[in-house]
Amino acid sequence: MPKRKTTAPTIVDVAAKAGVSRATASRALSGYGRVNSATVDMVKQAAEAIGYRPNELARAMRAGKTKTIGLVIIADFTNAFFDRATKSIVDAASANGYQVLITNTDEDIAAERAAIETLLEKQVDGLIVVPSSTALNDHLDSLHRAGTPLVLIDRSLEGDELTSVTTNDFIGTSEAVRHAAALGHKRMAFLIATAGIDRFQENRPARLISSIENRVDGYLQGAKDCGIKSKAQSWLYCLDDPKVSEAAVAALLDQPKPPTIIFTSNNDMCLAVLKVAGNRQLAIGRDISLVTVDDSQWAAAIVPGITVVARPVEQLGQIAVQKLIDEMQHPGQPAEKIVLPTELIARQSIANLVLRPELDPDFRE
Amino acid sequence: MPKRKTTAPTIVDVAAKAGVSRATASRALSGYGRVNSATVDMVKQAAEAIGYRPNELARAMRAGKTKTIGLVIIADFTNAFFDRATKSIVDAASANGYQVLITNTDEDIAAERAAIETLLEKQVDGLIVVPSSTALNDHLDSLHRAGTPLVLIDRSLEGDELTSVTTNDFIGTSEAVRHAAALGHKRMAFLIATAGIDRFQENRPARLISSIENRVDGYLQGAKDCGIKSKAQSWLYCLDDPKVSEAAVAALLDQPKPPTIIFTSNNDMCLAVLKVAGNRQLAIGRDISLVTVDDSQWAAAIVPGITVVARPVEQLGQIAVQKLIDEMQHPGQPAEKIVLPTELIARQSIANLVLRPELDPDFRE
DNA sequence: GAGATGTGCGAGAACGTTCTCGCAAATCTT
DNA sequence: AAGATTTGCGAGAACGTTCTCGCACATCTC
Repeated sequence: MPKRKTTAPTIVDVAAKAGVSRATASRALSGYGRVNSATVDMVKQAAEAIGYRPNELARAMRAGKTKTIGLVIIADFTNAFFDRATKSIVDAASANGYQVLITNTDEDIAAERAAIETLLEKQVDGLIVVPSSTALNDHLDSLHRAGTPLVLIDRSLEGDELTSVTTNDFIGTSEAVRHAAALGHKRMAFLIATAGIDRFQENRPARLISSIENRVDGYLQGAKDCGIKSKAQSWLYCLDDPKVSEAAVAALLDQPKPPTIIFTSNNDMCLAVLKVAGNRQLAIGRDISLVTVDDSQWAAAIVPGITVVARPVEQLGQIAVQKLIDEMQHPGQPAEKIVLPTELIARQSIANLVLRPELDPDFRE
Repeated sequence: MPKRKTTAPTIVDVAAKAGVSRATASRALSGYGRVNSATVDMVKQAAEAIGYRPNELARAMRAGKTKTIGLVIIADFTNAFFDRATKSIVDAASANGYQVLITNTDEDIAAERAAIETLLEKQVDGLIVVPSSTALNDHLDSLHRAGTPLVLIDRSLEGDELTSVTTNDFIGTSEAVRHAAALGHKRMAFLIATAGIDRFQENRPARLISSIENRVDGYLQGAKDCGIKSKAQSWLYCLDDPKVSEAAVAALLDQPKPPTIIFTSNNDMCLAVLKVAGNRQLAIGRDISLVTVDDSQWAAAIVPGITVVARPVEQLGQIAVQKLIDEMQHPGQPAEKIVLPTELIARQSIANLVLRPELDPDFRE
């Protein structure tokens, strides 16, 4: 009876089978150093015969590289950032021979710190992070100082020397405002998804994450460019929660002079508008107009199609991986803040008040 | 000038700093064996002082466990399976002290094999797999025979002894058909997303993945239960591609006796119906009715809300992780085929032809 | 045909942990 | 107070690789 090995075959088993030393077997399989080509064939056959699978752990231990990158991300579905970014990062990494260890922080800074710590213990070669907070980023800074390859995505951090890949949401939203103004809209509202506040409020929170900040500033700039009077603008910072955001939409619509168009900072807020408008029998693109940041397949398919500021999320993920690999292979690259352009995709969710002035309640006055 | 260490501190650095041996430092930090409590404090302080971070690679090497699970999944966004499943798996794993290595196969069997091979080389403790194909699963079988903990999700495989977690799509779709019949629908069509076919076709492909097979069979069973004449049913197996699926929807609507309701097997197909209906100025829930498998936030928010067969994807992910951890910690568990119930969520996308018979073109005849 | 060069391969160390074993000192027994 | 037990700790092996070094033998050179 042949002895049954319970553990997986190692390179010593291959070496024994082929009748060579550990070192020669390694050379034959990994293709370095000097080996007789006949020996190479023998060893490869032996490896095949016993079902040898190299242990990447041991290899990584020796090499000091795991060929693994860590992804620290916020798993929100509705905005299709998580899934699109994750897929593009996984695919781009895989194409370069890297695997991805993924962790979710749910926008919690303590979870983010813990996740990074765990990933570093697992010896990832580099990190791609969606930072949860604008403040409290000493952990990211010290990571960078320690020389850990690191790329931020979606959000950048102020005044530091970290590489980031983001989208130009400032230009995106200001374009959207100009587009709406060109269609005759004069009273506008902005509904802004905001983490870490109670329900919804008009006051600008002390700290906004960079992407949201850019969207707000872009909106204000656009309104200013178009000469929208400040009394004709309203905005609401709102917790990213279905019930709260629906209440916020209701509050916007219940103003004495309600807006003719609502801008939303993400798809969660957009869906809240759709829902409340539906409940009130208000038709999108006629009774109330709507534009949001982030494209999606449903925004294109429904009637009316939703006009959106589209962000190149796949491209963002690919560039992040490429920059990270650059830094891992040639440490000491200068920090870069890469900003990708957005695209305004006009559909039918914004009423044309120039062609159809009767849709504007002010028209009767 | 103090010598600058360029590499990360290891446990020998801690030991040196604390003036003890490697073994004692390890015991103090990991809390096993006999150590003086005063020594423990000293060692912990030393570790803290030099910023020691344990190398999980070395630990895993020694222990033979990486505390990592591999996820082999198909990254499709629209159906919100990828993101919901991934998040729930990552979170459940994390709660149990496991990290997740993720790979995307894009429904390609060769990519699936390669991904599994890579994950095994990285010494994952177990695998969660969405199998790409019903046939050609020798690699999964041999994995199982080799004792690798393995759980299948979303799709099961026929006649084997692999643990799987799926949803009861047969009951889900048959319920949906009965619901539609109760609302007076007699002419129905089913649009079925199918991998590996050319464009769209009526003939049932030789091999369907289990989830799709269950949906088709559930549809047929429901129609039979309600006495829907087979001449009043139509179905189309369709490649999961926007243009092709829109053409398929057009083909269904252009039949001499078009259906009053279209069932779609996933959200991609559902969006195709929305789009074509929009182009043709057909109002959903009045001119054409619609029901799909898989709920989503937009399906609930738009007007009319889309009636759906909702699947408990988060629960599915959690159970898969739990089963996998069971098997990893106590090998030799019997294989289980867990089937979770679906839920029919009625909204407004199905016209009530009983109350409003004038909406049925047949009414005039 | 003797030194110079080249080829193929094995021995052993190293990566950073954990854990078994054994030894000395301290504490407990009666 | 002398043996028995407990306590604390260090030496060294092991996990599975890769890689440096050196040795023996074959081939070249003039």
